[in-house]
Amino acid sequence: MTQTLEQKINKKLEQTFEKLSLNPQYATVKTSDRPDLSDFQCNGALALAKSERKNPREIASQIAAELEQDSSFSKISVDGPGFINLSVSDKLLSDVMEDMSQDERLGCEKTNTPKTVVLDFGAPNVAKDMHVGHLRSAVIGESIQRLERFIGNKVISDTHLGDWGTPMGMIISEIMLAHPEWPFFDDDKKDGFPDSIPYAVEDLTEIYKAANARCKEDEAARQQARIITAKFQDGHPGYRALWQHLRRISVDAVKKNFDALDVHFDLWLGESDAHETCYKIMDLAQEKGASEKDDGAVIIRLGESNKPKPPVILQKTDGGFTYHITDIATIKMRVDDLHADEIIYFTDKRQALHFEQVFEAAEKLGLVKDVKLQHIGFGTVNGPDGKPFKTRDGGVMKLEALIDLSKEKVKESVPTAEDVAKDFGSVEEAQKYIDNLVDEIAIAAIKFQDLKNNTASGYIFEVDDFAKFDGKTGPYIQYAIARINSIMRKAATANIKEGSITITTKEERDLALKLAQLNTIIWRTHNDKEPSIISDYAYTLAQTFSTFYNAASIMNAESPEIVSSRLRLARLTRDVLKLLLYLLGIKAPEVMLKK
RNA sequence: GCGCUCUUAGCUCAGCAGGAUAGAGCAACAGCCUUCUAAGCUGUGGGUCGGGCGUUCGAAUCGCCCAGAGCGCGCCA
Repeated sequence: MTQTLEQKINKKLEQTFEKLSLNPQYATVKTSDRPDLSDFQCNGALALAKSERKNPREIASQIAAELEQDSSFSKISVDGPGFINLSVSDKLLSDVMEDMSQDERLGCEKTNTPKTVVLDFGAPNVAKDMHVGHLRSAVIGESIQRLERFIGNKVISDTHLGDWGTPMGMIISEIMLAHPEWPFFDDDKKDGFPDSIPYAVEDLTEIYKAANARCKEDEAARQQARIITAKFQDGHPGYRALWQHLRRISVDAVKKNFDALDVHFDLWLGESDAHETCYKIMDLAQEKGASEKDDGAVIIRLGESNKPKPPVILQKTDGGFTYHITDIATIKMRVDDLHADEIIYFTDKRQALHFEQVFEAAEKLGLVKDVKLQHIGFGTVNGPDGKPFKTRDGGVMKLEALIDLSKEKVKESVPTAEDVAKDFGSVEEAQKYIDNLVDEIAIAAIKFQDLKNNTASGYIFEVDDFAKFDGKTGPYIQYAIARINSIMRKAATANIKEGSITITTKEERDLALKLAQLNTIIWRTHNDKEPSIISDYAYTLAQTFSTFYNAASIMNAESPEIVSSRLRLARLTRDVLKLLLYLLGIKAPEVMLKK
């Protein structure tokens, strides 16, 4: 494994600190806040000054003097209260670039301690449309999935389908009202149920809405839904058979949505799959003396006695299981069957308390020894009023509608198949490429718009923003890649090869320094589970490249050596950008056709 | 009532394991296509970091108080 630039510098600093008998814990640099003064800065002297009871500038000067011996640094200075400013030599920088450009992982480290990580995201519900709110979970989860795999962890992703609670009973009940004659509702019938039902997913969402409205108004309907839910969960053959159809129809529709977003899961399990294990949890809780009966429900008390938390309700008064126990049972299954070392949930942060409760209960039941549980709560997608987004008519905007909207916008700036037919041999081929291109750009716009925001904070959903391609957007980065691809094709045609990197201009140097940050960025994203770190870096890297691209010609540089050097730098930039987009779950088109 | 989160440029957001001149994008304004894709580049203007107090050599960043906004709190998931 080759060392990254920052690691090399830190190593040198550590040695220097040790030589001066200073605590090497402070021997770290970061990218300089003052690029006009230096490439990197070390604030260690300031931190040390306190414990050593010395003047920070004195310590800094000592360190600086030691570092002067090293030809790797082109400039060393002590500034302000005791910052050590370091600039690296062009030689060191170009060496690091060479290493990166030759490494298939582009100089990124793999983990030394691979873990099995279960990711729980997406969480669509049976018979409910996917809306913009599902976007965040899916997009963030997919990004972390790709990142964790990239750094060498074993990842198992699971949608955790909402397919079990009272809503199921409500829908079954509603269908029964419409078609009481259907064999599913014959309590005595055990098998031989119809192979299909005449509903599409749109029908199911309508039925659910109707059921929801009915139960809201009518106590009798609510009661009926509860009874049916209980019978259904208890294994009523007809209800179960009908439910299987509902589930399948919904999953098919959901899969289409996720495929469109290039989001993929290893497992399509749901709340229903945890049902049997819930009984085990009930037994376990009793054995451990963790549960108790309260007002007819079975609960686990949480928190310190002086600072109690709301309890976890395992079983309701009517005997039904709650989503608390389903989640606890699911943890048990993930640990026992999947051997999870880590389970990470991506949901709306309004569920933060729920997960705190579930995690604490799992802990009490001894289910998670050496297992790390983490809830990544993200902010809601809000409308201009600051409240969770609704369309003008008060409904939620469907995910499909959003994607179509973005595609329509992309089409406006893409040429027609006829216009470019000659480049593709035929109109059909051209159309195929364009359709795919529109898709990739639209999805990039949507995903980047979401991923550029901090996970924890919500954001104001502006429909127009998802169809904008200027500035800090996904298409901007795709565009930078496409321009490099174009240069590569030209170079190949002219039979010009890339060659060793020499730094000759400020723009080359800035680009190289930016590229050198890759590994640090990847690991910070991993530690924080924060894809916006990658999206931000990808954007600034693309920006740095664009500046470089505009400042001097690559193909028409002063000498063949510089052409080769810049080609390599450009190719490396493209590879890094492609990797970054991949980690964000975004595709990079080879050519960006434009009107 | 208890608890959690947020408040930074006209708008949308970064920055927050304290550090040197608070950054982007959009919008506005002024430039740049006979030269590698202008979905681009260069430049200009724009901020008492919600308010106050404190800790510190140093606070947008840490602590306390206040104001405003959002969210969550035993049988919905």
